[in-house]
Amino acid sequence: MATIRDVARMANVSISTVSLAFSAPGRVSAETLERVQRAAAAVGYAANPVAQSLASGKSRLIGLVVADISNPFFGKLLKEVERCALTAGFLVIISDSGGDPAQERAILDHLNGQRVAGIILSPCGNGEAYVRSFDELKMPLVMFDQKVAGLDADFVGSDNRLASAMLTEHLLQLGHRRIGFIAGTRDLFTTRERVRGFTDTMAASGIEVDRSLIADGQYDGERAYGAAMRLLTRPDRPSAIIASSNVMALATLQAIGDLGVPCPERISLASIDDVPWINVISPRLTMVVQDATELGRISATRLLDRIGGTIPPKAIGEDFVLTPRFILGNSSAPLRA
Amino acid sequence: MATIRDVARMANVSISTVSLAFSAPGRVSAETLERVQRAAAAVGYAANPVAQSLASGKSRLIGLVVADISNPFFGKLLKEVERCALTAGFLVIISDSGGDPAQERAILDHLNGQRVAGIILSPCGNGEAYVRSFDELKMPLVMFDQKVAGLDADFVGSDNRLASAMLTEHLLQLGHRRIGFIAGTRDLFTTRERVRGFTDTMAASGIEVDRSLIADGQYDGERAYGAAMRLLTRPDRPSAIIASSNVMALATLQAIGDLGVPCPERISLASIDDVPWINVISPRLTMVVQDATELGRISATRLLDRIGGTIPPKAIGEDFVLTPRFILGNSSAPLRA
DNA sequence: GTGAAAGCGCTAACAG
DNA sequence: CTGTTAGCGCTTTCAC
Repeated sequence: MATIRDVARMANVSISTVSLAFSAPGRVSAETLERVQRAAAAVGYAANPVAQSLASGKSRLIGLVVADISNPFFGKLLKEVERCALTAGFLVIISDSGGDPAQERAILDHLNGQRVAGIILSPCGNGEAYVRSFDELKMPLVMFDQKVAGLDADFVGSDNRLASAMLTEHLLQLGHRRIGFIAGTRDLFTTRERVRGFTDTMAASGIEVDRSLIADGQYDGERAYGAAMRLLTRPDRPSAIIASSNVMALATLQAIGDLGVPCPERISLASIDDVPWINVISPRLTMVVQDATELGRISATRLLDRIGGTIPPKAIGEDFVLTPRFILGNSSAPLRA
Repeated sequence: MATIRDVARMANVSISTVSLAFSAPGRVSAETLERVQRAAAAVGYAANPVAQSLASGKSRLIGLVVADISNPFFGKLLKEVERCALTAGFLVIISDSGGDPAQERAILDHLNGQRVAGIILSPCGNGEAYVRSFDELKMPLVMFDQKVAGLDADFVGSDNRLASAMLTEHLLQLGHRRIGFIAGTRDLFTTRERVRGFTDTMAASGIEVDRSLIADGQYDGERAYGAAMRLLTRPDRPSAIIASSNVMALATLQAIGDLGVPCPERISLASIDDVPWINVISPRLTMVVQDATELGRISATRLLDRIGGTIPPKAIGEDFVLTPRFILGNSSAPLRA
């Protein structure tokens, strides 16, 4: 592997000139630049990023930490982040925290050790100690999906409260009054917001929410299946259910199918977030979707701007909140007597 | 950030002793080891991987390159690879080649520059020049899914020919004779094998394959949709279709739905690979599935073994071929007159 | 068993 | 505009 020294020797300049020629072509005379480039090409020189990283304290690596890589929502986002990063000459280290703050911490430490230039994170923790643990991170941080109170960082996500509200409003207009809600992991930002959007909208319509109809699905397929089962087998079964994530919606749909409850005739279902194969799922889900690709694009460009210094490093974190889109399917129908 | 020097000073030893204490605890006296560890804890020392990497020429990073991260098949595999890697103290850099050899090359160069310890790759190229381009990679390489002729490296994948054969046999037994086949990207290993499994099985039953029934879906949803449409709207429409990937199967199912052809009554469909939530898709697909998690586990452990030296570095590449599993759904039914 | 010394390949003042 | 000089933090012989 050719080093900067080989190039310097070949071009009859010092190694610092070679370094400059690559990092700031403008600060080198045209002729020298030419010679250096020719020499570099001749010996097949490519800078060693590891050495650059050690000397400069910066790397061209960014970290992406999500709670579940195999969820297609994250998959789409990841793909876009990776695309943006690569375009800017960055590589992406991706990790799965499994929704466990301890695991997340371990990953963050690793990333920190690698001196990544920045991190995009879907945080899975909460509380004061959690927030404080971010103090030692010196690189730019962009949170997405989940927002952590008290943590000063950019946030990219969707209007979760609105998402729930749209679905609730839709079901109310269809005449439903007893609406079940399958909620995500307790204490998570998106969970709180989505539940809130639901209860607020109900309250605004003067309907008192039966708290026992808010079930705990923990953003997990199996849990959600159980929760849906319990909801569906109650004597006072709700006439409609809102599942507050794609995975939980599919689990609910499966429970509905397993019980043989006709949907939408006997039970209406509405979902937050979609899945790629929504078109071949029957009934077609009524849902509110986030644009995962766009979220990825915004997260990546924001982080890259922070890294590149386009944004003053100490600029306070900003929120980028996208409006989700309502899509009418045929899993929801007017309430029948 | 505490450095090795701080620890050395605090423990009253030289930095090389500190280095040794961590990399080869056995070569340091018990008492010294104790002191070093205590000092390290006191100053909060954590080795700088970048510096280690520069000095040793090795890193604790591995690369994973796939053709489409957002495909759930890769998602599951990725998740498992990441899990295995993290357990072994490695971080994984993941990239999406988009199935483009040029893009793949660029990524590989980047990875090479980062001195990753090893690479897991789903190769998307072919031919002599392609094979030669791997000569400059000095780190261990494990290929998965796609196999490249002439490239000496470990290979992890499924028996693709068998997968097709099982599906074909199944349809033949149901009485189907005119079977359409939606193939993947031309020249790819999996494509050739899957087509071959189909044609061989047909031939073995003495049925001549109508080559025009083998459509080109390029492992892509839109292409496959078009291909399926053409197949389905022919006057001499096949009575069954094998879609040779999950994405293409769903596209085909959608085409079937859009045309209103009753499945499985008028058209049988069988698929290679599954998708998550297959349970809520109707009709439930008859398919042959690969165990993506297991493929991930094997790929990761094999690579890690190569990196760790458990396997002689120059050991010739081995093949790890898993037998796929047949799952009967209700998208396939006996041929009707 | 432990330490001194020479790098790994590059960046970044600072002179000239 | 270009070269000199220090490192960045660690690994790795090679003596002692």
